[in-house]
Parts: sequence; structure tokens; C-alpha cells
Amino acid sequence: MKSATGLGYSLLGIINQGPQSGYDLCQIFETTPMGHYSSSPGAIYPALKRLEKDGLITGETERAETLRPRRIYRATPAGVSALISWVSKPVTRDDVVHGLEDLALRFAFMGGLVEDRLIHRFLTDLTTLIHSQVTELEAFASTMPDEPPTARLALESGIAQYKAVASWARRAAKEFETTSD
Amino acid sequence: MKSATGLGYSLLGIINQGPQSGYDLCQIFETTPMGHYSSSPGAIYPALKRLEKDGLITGETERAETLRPRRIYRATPAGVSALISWVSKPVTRDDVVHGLEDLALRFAFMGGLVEDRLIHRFLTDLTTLIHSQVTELEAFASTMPDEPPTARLALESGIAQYKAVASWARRAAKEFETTSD
DNA sequence: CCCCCCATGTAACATGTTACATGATTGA
DNA sequence: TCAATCATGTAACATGTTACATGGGGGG
Repeated sequence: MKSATGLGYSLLGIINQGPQSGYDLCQIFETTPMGHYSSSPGAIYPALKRLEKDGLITGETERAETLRPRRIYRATPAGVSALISWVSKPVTRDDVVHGLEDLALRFAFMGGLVEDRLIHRFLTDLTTLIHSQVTELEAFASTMPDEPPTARLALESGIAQYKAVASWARRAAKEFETTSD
Repeated sequence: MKSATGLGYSLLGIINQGPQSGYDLCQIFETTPMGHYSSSPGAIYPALKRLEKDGLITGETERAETLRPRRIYRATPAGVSALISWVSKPVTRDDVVHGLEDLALRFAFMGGLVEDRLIHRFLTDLTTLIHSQVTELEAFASTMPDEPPTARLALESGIAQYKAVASWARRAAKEFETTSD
């Protein structure tokens, strides 16, 4: 059921968009904004092993007889299911408190996997939760001492980020509106 | 020299603002926005041991003869030095790529530790680096396929966050302007 | 009387980082 | 020929999470 960590799901999500070798995946983390979610070969290869052991991906060795074999991974039906339930998890307050990065990953991989209705729901739930988080943070900020000011300013930078994401989410939600909502 | 992780420096930073027990620190992580940097007793107590072993903090057992002793930690001069060099590290591109959270922490603990000149420098460097990061991310976004759209939208949410922080940093920098700059 | 809070930890576990190892192949 | 790139991994290490253990004290 659980079987995968954030990195695991990311790998699964990328592989789901097209077969990839371990090396390909390393390159993606090195050369694209996925590198924001820092990862290294020493984490990626073991994670692929785990995913394969759990039956979420299958590896097929290409060019086995040549001197430079590549192991190409594809998502299994079980892997696709796992991916769908990962991205479909309800957005919780904790998700928002601990950082929006995991949520951004889940959102990024939603495309093509779930209905627009669910994507829309994800964004509206996110907006609501961020608003209450911002309210809490602002309340806390008002209790902070004026000196030294950097602590409060740091908190304000966090608040600014939350607000930016909330406004992004409102904009993005429009792209996934369906007649029923 | 190195001796501390992000959590270690956070603890050191809090302790530096006033003596704290392990329990106090746990409470801070549970009940304030510091909880964003998720941490648990199982991480905090070992981290305190490490800091003490490295001479960055000293623990003094209060009420030793009573049945509920508390161990109160204070920052040593070596601890203060370590803290100062941590917050004074130059802001690098990697810091910005991997996430602004560590930078926010360093900024939060700068107050009272370093001159306004350095704080101002931190903010202007940050602004510059964020701008180039935003440029890179926008260039990448323009190479992404239109379908499915969630991946690109997720990237746009990241860009929006970077922009929010850049604009926060420009505003904040004004509070630390000195005559010399 | 029972439960929750104070206050400190420990143990098992999974995961990630850094650094290294291997060896062919491609381009300058 | 010499370096960089392809392509796979392993080993040591530190750190963090979860869950548990302890045991008195205060409030309902």
C-alpha cells in the first residue's frame, strides 16, 4: 500500500510519462527543475529497486548482449494505481503546514491521471487551507517582538509565499472548471 | 567546524535567544511556525547531545535533587561563533535552487548577531540570485509541452513563489539600508 | 481514580548524501 | 590518446521518523 517515499512517487510519476532508464532519471534530476527536489544516483538506484520489488515498475534490460546494457523501466498497472491514489489523496492541513513542495509534485503528476473535477477540487481545497494557514501565521506574527526584526520578517516571507500560491491556485482552478461545479 | 545540520543550527539559534530545555524546544516546534521545519523529540534530543558534545551549547541540570530535573541549555561563545558563521555564509545559487527554507532560517536568526550591512547584503544577493533562477525556470517552462498542463502549472507556482520572495526581499532590504551602500 | 501533562530519552527503521568503483565509447 | 560521457551501481555515514518507555503530579 504505502511502499513509496516522495522520491519513489516522483520516479514513478516520471516513468509513467514514458519509459526511462536509471541514468535518464538521474539526468532529469540534474538538468531540469526537478533538481529542486535534490537527488543523487545513490538515492535513485535504490529507490528504483524498491519500486520494482514492490511491483510498481518493471525493468527490462535492453541490449543485454552488448557491453553497455540499459535497464528501462515502465510503470505497471499497480504502479499507475499507486500513483493515482497518491495524487488523489485529500489535501490536509499538515501538507500545507509542512511545505507546499510535496503538494506541487502531486499536482504536477496529476495531468492525464485523474479527472479535471479532482484537479479542480485539489486547487480549491488548497486555496482554503492556505487561507487559514495565512490567518494563523499572521496572528502569530502580531505576537512577535519588534526587536530583532529578522524573525518576523522571515515569517512574513513565508506568508508572502503562501499568498502567492493561493493566488496561483485560484487562477489555475479556472482551467479545470467543469459544468457540474 | 561544520558540526551542525539545519536542525542543529535552528536549535542553536533559538537557544541563543534565551536558555531553553529540550522540552521547551520541542514545544516551540510543536506550537509555533517553527513547526514548519518538522521535527520530533527523537531528532531534537540527539541533536542537543551533539551540540553539547561539540561545545556549542552547555547543559545545566536544574532541580537535580527533585524528582523532575530539567536540563537547561545555553549557547557557548563557540556556539555563537558557529551561529554567526552559519548566518553569514554567502548566499549561493544552490541555496536558491534547493529551496528558500534554509535561507529563511538563516535570515530569521541574523537579528542581533550581525551588522545591518550584512543583512542588507544577504537580501540583495538573494534578490539577484532569485531573478536569475526565475529567468531559467521561465525559459524551461517555455519548452514544456502544453499537454498535460499540470506539470507546467506546477512550475509556474514555483516561479510565483520565487517572485514573491524577491519582492519581499526588496522591501525588507530597505529596513537595513546603511549610509555606506 | 484516571488521564493528561511535564520531561527525558531510546530503539528500530528507512532514507538520503557523499564519495567511490567500474569499464566501454565517443569526440577533439 | 586523453578526457568526458554513458550507465550502473555500492559502502559508509549521518540524520530524521515513528513508536515506545518511564514516572511523578495535577485536575476533573
